[in-house]
Amino acid sequence: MYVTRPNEQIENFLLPLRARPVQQHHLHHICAGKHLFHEGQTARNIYEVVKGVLRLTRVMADGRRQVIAFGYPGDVVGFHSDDEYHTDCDALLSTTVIVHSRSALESPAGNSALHTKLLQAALHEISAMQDHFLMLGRKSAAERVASFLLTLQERVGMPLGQFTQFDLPMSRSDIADFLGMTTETVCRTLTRLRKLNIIALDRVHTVVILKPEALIKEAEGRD
Amino acid sequence: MYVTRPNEQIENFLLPLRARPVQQHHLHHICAGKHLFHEGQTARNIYEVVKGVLRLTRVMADGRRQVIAFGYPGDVVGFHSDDEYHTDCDALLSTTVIVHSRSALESPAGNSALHTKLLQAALHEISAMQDHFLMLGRKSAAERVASFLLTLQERVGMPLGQFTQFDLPMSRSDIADFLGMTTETVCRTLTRLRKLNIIALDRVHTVVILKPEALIKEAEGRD
DNA sequence: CGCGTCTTTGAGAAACATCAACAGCGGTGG
DNA sequence: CCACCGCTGTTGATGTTTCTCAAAGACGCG
Repeated sequence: MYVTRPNEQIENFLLPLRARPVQQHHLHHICAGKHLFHEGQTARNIYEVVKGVLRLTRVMADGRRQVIAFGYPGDVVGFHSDDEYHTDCDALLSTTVIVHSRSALESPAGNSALHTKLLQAALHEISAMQDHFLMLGRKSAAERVASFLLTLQERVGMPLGQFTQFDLPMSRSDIADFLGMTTETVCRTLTRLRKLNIIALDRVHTVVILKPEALIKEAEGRD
Repeated sequence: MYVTRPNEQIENFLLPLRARPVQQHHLHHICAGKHLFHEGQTARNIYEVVKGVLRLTRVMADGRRQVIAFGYPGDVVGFHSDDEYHTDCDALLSTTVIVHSRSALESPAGNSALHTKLLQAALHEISAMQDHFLMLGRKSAAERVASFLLTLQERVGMPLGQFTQFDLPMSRSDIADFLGMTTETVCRTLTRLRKLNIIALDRVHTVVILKPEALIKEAEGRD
């Protein structure tokens, strides 16, 4: 958190085990449930998730909510075209981010490699959002939930015996608002997948994928 | 194309009729119905629409289609994070685009102003897509159609007496695939707006907005 | 003028939302 | 340690929106 190091030479001498002096990053920590930024707030930075999970949301005047994305480690959040953030961003878990000044994206001066990396992140974001358009516009409830689980499996799945397991740090209504449906439909769909022995649920927030191929079939709407 | 001008004074003298020496562009023309690029095709360029309208689409294995966006003059299309385009792109009307090498976005070397402009276009694209998420995930059919008409009015509306008029260069099924609904529902919704005297339709593809405030109410779901 | 394509309208079906009640779980205080 | 409380999640019954299927009408093009 914004520690300035008066003399890197000395620090490197004092910490010889750190083979290569890593670039100085502004790290920031967000406790679970706390906000990183709000919609409409003046945007000064973009953030790279290192640990934890962020939730990006947008709400309509009447309270309807859309979860734009979940920010997992490696994701960059906070892109903005004018001077304001366009979403709320809060932490589902205790989360650490690298703080990049918006100028790091806007201009390569200072750090060309970082500029390129952030630009690539933005372009990747565009293509991920295009995928999500198909999800929201054209897929059935069952396909959406199955696709969602497959994405998480790919992203954060851990081996558990012959199966894959991962946590759902978000609530059912977060999932619903991400997939454009209701919590009840998310539940029913998960229950159905559980009864088909395609997945198992452990204490509500842990998923075990039992039959990946069957889940892929569900995601593609094949029967 | 990165033309260096050895002496602007002289060029202005030699070409007195061209008030301000415009930057040299690669222009490309696409006839209505023709493709600019296909999904999966190797991506070498990004394109800035000058005239006409492009359609960006993505299709699922079983044929379900999502229109990702319509590219109007000023829009930039063809952003890609790896080496392939992620959508199909074809022209609804005879269309002219400026061809920018992907390196113009990826590196500021050669033309820093262009680099910045393309980057801003990418960032603007992200925020526009976030809006569309709310549309696809949370809005009713009536709200989607009304929002769509309002966006076009803003973008390409022409005064017609005290009203505003514009063309719909796309088919009803293009609109449906953009808004995540069926052509029939698009039709019924337009008919309803027409019967409420909120809009008028002239020969199917021309819209006149009669009551903008009422259309805004429709778009926000107020009654 | 005829033909094909796109649009519109209607009737019925399906998917999903809504409303309501209950269950599970964790936390707190007695 | 247990009982209670509140929140989240689950399940069921019903309602509504939208989709699907079908047919007729409009428009453009040759």
